[in-house]
Amino acid sequence: MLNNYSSADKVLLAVDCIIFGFDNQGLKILLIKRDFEPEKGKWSLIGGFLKRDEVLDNAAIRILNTYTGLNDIYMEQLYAYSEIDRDPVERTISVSYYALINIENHNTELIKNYHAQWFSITDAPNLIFDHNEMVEHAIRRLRYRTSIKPIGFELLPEKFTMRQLLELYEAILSKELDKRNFISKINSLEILNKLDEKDMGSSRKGSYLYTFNKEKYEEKLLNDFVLNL
Amino acid sequence: MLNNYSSADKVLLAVDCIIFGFDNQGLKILLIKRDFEPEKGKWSLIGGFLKRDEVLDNAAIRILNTYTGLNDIYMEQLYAYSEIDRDPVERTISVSYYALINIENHNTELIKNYHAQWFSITDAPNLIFDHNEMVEHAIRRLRYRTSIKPIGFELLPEKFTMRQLLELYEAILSKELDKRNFISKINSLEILNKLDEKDMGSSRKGSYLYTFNKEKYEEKLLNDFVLNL
DNA sequence: AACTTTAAGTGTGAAATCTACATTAATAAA
DNA sequence: TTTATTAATGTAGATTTCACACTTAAAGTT
Repeated sequence: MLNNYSSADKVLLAVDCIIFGFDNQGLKILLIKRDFEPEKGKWSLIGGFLKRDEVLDNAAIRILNTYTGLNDIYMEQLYAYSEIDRDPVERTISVSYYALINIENHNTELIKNYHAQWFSITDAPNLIFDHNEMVEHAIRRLRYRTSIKPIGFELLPEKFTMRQLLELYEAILSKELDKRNFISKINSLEILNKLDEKDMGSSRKGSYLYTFNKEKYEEKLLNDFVLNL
Repeated sequence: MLNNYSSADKVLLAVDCIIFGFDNQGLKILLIKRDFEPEKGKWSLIGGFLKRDEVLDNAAIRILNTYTGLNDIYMEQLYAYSEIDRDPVERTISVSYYALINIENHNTELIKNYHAQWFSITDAPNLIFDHNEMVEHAIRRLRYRTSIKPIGFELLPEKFTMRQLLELYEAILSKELDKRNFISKINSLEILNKLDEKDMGSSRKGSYLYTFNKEKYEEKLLNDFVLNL
């Protein structure tokens, strides 16, 4: 009954984080090799337990910070997983979050200490519990998000080229995009600043660098835009 | 730490259901007048606690069934709410689900016994805790869902007219739709069966009745369709 | 200095989709 | 038979999407 605040059925609440990063090899996720039982030695998402005096969002932020040293990161709650035996030790419900980080920024010392490692989403190892399902779910959500928010920018460095942006979207959507159409669609959003600076790393000619214009982006969001790539 | 399966931080896990129904007055939600503390006498979503040996989806199904007598209903998990004091009695995390039901089908005896009542979404009373937020969230999700799945059919009787379908979508999206464009878009999906039967209730001429063609719909879903209304 | 190489940057026309819009048709009631 | 009511139906113009290829800039090579 509803009015029965019985403690008989209290459960442990975990938070698991799907941490996406992007570099010139493609879209990646950060995984950890567990050094404790159960499933010691197997790969897993990074996660932890919700504390009594903590909100889920903050648990996710804390966990991300513990393993990467990062703060102020885009995170979004995904789904609550509750299969009875999903964790063999004890009944645990897990709420998943996904994060998008600039892969260059994280604290490499930290992730080494925790035996964490980046894997391409196309050849990540098998994960413990229901973590594979969580990752698939997160990729679907990420794909959808790209069409209503330009969240891709979270995954790129401060200054980036059109090519990098294109390749990021190709990695997220796992399909090829037409370069010219992509650029004109992005430009029509008017949320980028074109810098005078060029990145000379990738070609003789050099390609212009862009930054993301947060103010214009916020304006756009009010008229809920859609980006069809 | 991750490897610490401590029971110190176990919490109560609630499930709250946003139950949508539709009739010729528009889109409605089912609310209950609480007859227990806290917040006795105030309006609330229907809900309950997750049991130790129960999956969240089943808890939602059980709760829906308790209050409406219905089974086999479309339900979808929405979000986990975890503000520290969202429930003043005890730390409780709530996972919300929304359900779409045919308003004619539910057990009216049951909802009377529970002091439950249908309210138009446009003039529902203020709700306890964070339930208002849950409802808003559910409406946003429902709007989005209509664009990628024709879930509106769950809210209509077995046989329905084009006008009913149109008005349902107008209620969900809370905007007027052009009748001719709507009908041709729906027809282009090819997921309806036009019956020979007419509904003579609403006009002299009578309007054809339709049923939803599940098989064709399943086919369509494979090529992930989008419906822009 | 000329030539080669590499990726960057740029525009158009055809096809598909979306939008706005008004008249005729069927039937019951008077 | 006339009237009243809602159902049913099509089109043309505007907009958006899509497919597609050549020129440009600059560094490297001879």
